[in-house]
Amino acid sequence: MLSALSFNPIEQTFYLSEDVVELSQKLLGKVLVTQNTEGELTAGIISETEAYKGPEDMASHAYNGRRTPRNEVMYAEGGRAYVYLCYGIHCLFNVVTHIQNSPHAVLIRSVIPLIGIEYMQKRRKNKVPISVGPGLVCQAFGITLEDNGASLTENRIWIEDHGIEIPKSAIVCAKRIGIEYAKEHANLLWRFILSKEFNLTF
DNA sequence: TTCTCGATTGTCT
DNA sequence: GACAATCGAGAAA
Repeated sequence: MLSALSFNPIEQTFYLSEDVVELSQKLLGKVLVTQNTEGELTAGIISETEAYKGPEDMASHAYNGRRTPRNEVMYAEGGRAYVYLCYGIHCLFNVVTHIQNSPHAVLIRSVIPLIGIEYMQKRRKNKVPISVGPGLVCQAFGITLEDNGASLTENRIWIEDHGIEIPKSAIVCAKRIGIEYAKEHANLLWRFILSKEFNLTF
């Protein structure tokens, strides 16, 4: 399906949507691609996302308008990478969305590897799974804190649309992970997962 | 300046 | 199922 991958990122306007919950679902089936300085190309289908809706979402780093050096990039115009360190160990990769000063973001939790699997395995030291879990996605794709703020329309980290249609019936909604502190917002079904059945069609 | 704890993962039992 | 690893952001003082 992706035998000939060219640099063809989704245009930035895609990320300017005001509805981060809807955009989180639209990102399912899209293809995440990274390329490091050695020219190692890795790509895979986004299969799990979480929506974080800016100031009104207690689970978001930007809740109640909080603005710090760490989350500054969330306030940028949509179409950038927000990468931060969690638990002192793992990098987590988010897609910044909506317009400037509206700090919405989509956490990429899981990716189905397609291209450059040997590089992913090398970076993961041959451990499995390769890219199920937000910290592992960053390991497999070589995303680090240095990539925080990177534009998703440049040739380091980008997302492509390969016309994979995801029917609503193939999207499983669930509670977001690890945000019990967010009280009532922890119960929002803002995690979106490609159903197992659909995965098998790749 | 100090303290707490996290949008997680891997290992051990 | 339990828990250690690990470090910086954010809050409190």
